[in-house]
Amino acid sequence: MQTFEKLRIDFYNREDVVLIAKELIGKILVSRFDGIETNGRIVETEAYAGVNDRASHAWNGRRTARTETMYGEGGTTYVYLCYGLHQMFNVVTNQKDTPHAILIRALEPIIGIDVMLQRTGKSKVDYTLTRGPGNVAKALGIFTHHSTLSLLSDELFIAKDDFQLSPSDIEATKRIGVDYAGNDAHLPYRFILRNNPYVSRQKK
DNA sequence: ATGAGGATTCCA
DNA sequence: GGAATCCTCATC
Repeated sequence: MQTFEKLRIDFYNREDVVLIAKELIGKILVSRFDGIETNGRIVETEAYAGVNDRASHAWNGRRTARTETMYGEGGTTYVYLCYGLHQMFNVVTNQKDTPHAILIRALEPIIGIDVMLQRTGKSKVDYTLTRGPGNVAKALGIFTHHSTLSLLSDELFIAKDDFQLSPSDIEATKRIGVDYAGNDAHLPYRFILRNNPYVSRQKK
């Protein structure tokens, strides 16, 4: 019998955001806005490790209206606008006052592909449908007004199923687009499902 | 009040 | 390689 189980608060509340980012590979991200379900398997994530991580919006304790949700409880969302047009969907982890977050960078779409096509304005299904963080949010209908939402809700959550993967199926690399972060730009905080065609390409 | 820049994407 | 596009945040 196929299992499909929503992840609970104790998955998100843990201290090691890098481990959680790794464990999110293979899980299923589900949105059910207005009763319309879309979902996909997570194949690429990036950990942002809070106040000591130069690449994080919370680096050095930076705390603003936009990033406030990262300082809240784990198991919530942080969604922000990038370049004025792309919604970036993040999972907030750890406890209150520890601003850890994980950017979901790519999915392998499973349910609701026709809806994803409508939302993204694409005319045909290809690997770019849910490749890259901007496309992930667009395909699942996630916008900045969904920031601070609980991932224990029925509208937006992450689930595990029977999907099996071995440790060697997951590869760690440096994060994308964080060259401004000095030495922290080289940290192996990006995780991908090896050889999955939906994974975005590492820039050189 | 102002302006620089961004955890990106798409097209030429 | 370059534009799109606009909010956020540090600084003035």
